[in-house]
Amino acid sequence: MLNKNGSKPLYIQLKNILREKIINGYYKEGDLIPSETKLLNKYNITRFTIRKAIDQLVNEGLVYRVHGKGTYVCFKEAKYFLWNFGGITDYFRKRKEKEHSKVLEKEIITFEGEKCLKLTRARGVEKEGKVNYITIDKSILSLKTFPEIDKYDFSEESLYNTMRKKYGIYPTRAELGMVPFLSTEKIENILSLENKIPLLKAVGKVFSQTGQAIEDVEVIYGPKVICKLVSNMR
Amino acid sequence: MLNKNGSKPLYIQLKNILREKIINGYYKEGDLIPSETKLLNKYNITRFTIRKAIDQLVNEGLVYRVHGKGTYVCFKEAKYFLWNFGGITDYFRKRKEKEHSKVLEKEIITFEGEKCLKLTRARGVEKEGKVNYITIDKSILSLKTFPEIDKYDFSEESLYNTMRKKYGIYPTRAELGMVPFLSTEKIENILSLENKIPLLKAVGKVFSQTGQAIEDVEVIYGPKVICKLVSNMR
DNA sequence: TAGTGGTCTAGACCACGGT
DNA sequence: CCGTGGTCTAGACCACTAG
Repeated sequence: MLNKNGSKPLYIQLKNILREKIINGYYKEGDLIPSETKLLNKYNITRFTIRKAIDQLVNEGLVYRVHGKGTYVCFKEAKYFLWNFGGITDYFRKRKEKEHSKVLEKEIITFEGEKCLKLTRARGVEKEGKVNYITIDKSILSLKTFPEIDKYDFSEESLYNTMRKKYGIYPTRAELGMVPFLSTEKIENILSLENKIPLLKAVGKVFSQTGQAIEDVEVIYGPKVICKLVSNMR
Repeated sequence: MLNKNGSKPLYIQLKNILREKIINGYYKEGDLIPSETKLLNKYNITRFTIRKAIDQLVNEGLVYRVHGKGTYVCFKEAKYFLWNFGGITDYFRKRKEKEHSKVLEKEIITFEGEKCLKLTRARGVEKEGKVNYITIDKSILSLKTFPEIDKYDFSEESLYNTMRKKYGIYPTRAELGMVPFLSTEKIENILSLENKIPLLKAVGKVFSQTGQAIEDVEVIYGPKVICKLVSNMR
C-alpha cells in the first residue's frame, strides 16, 4: 500500500510497486497490468497519479500502452542485468531461478593500507542438476566498514543482503569501467570455455547511500551473458 | 496561438510552438522560458496541459526545470550519445582537442525490407596535425523516417543534430548490448593498432521521443577509450 | 513575501478495441 | 455496448529560490 504522508511522492511509490512486480515476474512479459481504473480503486488515488507512475514505467521501457486495450508489460530478460547492477543473487532470486555461488578465494589482505576481505566467487545457475557458471566476481571489502564480515559464508548468503541486513549499509551506486580482455586458462576452466575468447569485465567501486565507497569490485562476464545497457540521452 | 478544435492535442501544439522558438533561437541557451503561470494566461489552457507540453521538451533534452527558479533552455550541440555514457566527452574536454570524423562507408542498402542509409565513420581527435581515431561507428537509418538523409555530409555535420534540426526527431534512449570481440586487420588499420587485441563494441538501437526505433547502431571502441558506466541501484 | 515548479484531487469528454 | 487509455479543466496545497 501507499504511504500518503511518506516523504516520497505517491507516483514514485506506485511506480516502484509496479516495477517490482514486473521485475520479479508477478506481471510477466506480454501481460496486461491492471487498468488505470482498477489501480485507482485499489490505491484510492486519482488517475493523474496513476498515469504519472505508468508514464515513468513507459519511459523506462518496462511497459507500453495500447489505446482501448490496456497497458502491456514488455520486460526483456537481460535488459536490467547490468543496469541494475545490484548483485546477482538479488537478480536471480527475483527471477525465481536457483542461483549457485562457489567461493574461490577468501582471504584477509592489506589493500590501500587497510585490512580487507578479498572474496572471489564463481556465480551461476543450476539447471537440470548441473551448475553453469556465468560470472566471476571479486570483491574487496574493508574490515573497518564491515567488521567480522569474514565470518559469513557467501556461498549461501547474498553479499549485498548481508550489507543491508547486518550492517545497515545500502549499496546504491556503482561506477564501473567496462574492459574487454582475453580469457586466461584459469577463467576458461571455471566458466567451462573451450577456447581462448574475448570476454568482458566490469571494474570499479560500489558506493553506499551516504556516498562512501564500500566495495572494490571486478566482475568477469561469461560469453553467455548479454550485457545490456539502457541509456537515457539527456 | 492554439487551435482548440484542431486535430492535434493542445500540448503537442504548445510543445511545437515552444520547440520552434528554442530551435530558431528566440529562446537561447541558458534563457528562462516563460513561467507556467504566464503560459497559462497567454494560451488560456490549464497548467496540466502546459506541464505536459514542457514534459515533452524535458524528455527531448531541450529544457530543464529548476524548482523555485524556472525552466531553462539547454539546447546544446549534443555530442554523440555513446559519449554521454562513455567518458569520451571528458576525454575530449580535458585535452581541449578538436574532434574529427571520417566517413568510411555511405551507401543505400535494404535492411529489414526497407531502404536505408548505412553510414560508417571513424571518429577521433586532431593532435598536432595528426588525427587519432578512437572509435568506429556504424549507423543504419531508414529513408522512410529520414527522407534524403543521404544528402548530408556527416564528416561535417552531427548526425543527431541533423535528426533534431531537419527532421524534428529527438534521439532520447538507447538500448545497447556490450560485446567483447577480437580486433580484425581492417579495424587495426583504422585505429592504428599494432597487434590483435580484445576490443569492446556496443550494438543496439536508438529510440526517439515517441519511442520509435530510429537507428540501428554499432560502435567499436578503441583501446584508449575508457567506457565508464555509472549505475544507480535503486 | 512573491513567484516558481512539484504534487495531487475530482471531476469531464473523447477515441479506440472488442463483445 | 462497455472498458480501456488519451486529453483536458479548475482548482488546491506544498517546497524551493530569491529579493
